Amino acid sequence: MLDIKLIRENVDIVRKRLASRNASEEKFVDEVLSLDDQRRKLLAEVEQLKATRNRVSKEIGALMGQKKLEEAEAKKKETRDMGDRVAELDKQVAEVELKRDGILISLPNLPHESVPIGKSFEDNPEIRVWGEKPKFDFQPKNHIELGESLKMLDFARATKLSGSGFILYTHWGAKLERSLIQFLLDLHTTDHGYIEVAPPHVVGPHCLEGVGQFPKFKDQYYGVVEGDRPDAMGKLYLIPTAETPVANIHREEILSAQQLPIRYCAYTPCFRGEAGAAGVGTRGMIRVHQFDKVELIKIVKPEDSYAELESMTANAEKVLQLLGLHYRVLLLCTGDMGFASAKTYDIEVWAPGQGDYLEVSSCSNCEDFQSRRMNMRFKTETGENKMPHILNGSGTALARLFVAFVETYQQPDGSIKIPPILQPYLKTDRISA
RNA sequence: GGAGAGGUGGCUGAGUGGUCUAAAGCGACGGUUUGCUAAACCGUUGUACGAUUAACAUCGUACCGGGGGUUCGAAUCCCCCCCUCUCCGCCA
Repeated sequence: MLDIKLIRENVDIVRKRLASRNASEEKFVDEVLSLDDQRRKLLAEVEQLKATRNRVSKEIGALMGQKKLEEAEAKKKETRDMGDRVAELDKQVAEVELKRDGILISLPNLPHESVPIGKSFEDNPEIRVWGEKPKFDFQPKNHIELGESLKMLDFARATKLSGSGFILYTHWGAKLERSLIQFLLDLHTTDHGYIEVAPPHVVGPHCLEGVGQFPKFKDQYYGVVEGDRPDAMGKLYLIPTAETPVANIHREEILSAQQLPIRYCAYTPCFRGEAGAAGVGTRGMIRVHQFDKVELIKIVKPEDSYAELESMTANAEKVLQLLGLHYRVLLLCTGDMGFASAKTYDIEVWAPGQGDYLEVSSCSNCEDFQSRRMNMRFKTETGENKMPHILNGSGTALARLFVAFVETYQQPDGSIKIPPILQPYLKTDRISA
């Protein structure tokens, strides 16, 4: 959520930056300002009225104490209809406030000034490339062929269980998935200094609103209903990412400056409705309704957040470097960024069987956009309450990492070679039929 | 799921319609004293919104789990919801 004071004081900048997002939200800025103006006028009026009422009520109390009942009655009459007027104005304030905040909460974050202006993914500059595309002296298979021939993935039976868009890992497939998860958690907790947390996989709507997934993208998420009770709809949702519960851990808290930075790392499954994406390129495990992910979350002081974004991105890249997978890093342009983000790097890993790069990580600095929605603050050394900056990054998404991994390490005989770094987890150097 | 008890400031805890719109204690911070520490004493000690102001600041309003109601006036009375604890039932 944007700071209403920022909008009041820098209308032109806000309007211009919103416009650069290619989402035409800037037209709501004037409406917000007009509602905000109304609210302040009403507030001034009702508060003055309340001040008078409080004063007279106190006088009545004093008179009652002195047993001057007639004088007290007279004063009561005087203020009797003041209550109605106060109630009326209170109602108006609440209505205007609701409208104002309804718009505010639907406005995306402002892009950071270092973010290039652009319309779509085609305008995202490539920041750096690591490694190179592996060469094969045979026709490389894709992960679907490999997964089925090595009995690591069973797409037909997954569909039988849950419909399209779900994965059934079997035998070495399940072990590889689990090994990758554990490798990632060990790396980030041991080498990169993150604290591991294991959050609920189901959260209330306030958590989705806190990170900016609600109210704009409601149809993307799975709701959970307890038993056969449609009336319970809207109370709980399956998490689309660990960011949702983990970023909300300290919501409505005032942290101390000494606690920052907080760096959390969490493995969870992620559930996504992917409404509107069905039917296009959905075969395999590149776009699915459920996938595993190890997520990184940071809560930091504002002055540190851009340095922390760089190190978080480096932490995610380290995963691919250690696994020996070729990747590139893109800086998302203004038109391609997520709702809550002020600056985002995407990391795309090369998948030989696809002949394409796959997004396995997205590292974003949301600045104070989320902390304001969550009312998360920290007390500075000078005793002032400020909103911390919140960052999130995949470290990394698993299903696509799995794809790139098996496609990169496939051998001419159809087996998969396991690089030394994963061997202690998988307890083998090769997966074969 | 059933029954009961609760939810008050950083913490403990008093407060069942008005007289400072939260007593007292603890903790924390500042000061006095002190060779240093401790003790003692004195003082300070929340959050948000708004108005005035160049600013320091001053004033106002709201907040006692959340929301609604009664009243001139609600932490206090009434209604709904949420959460915690104890016991019972069910259960991985």
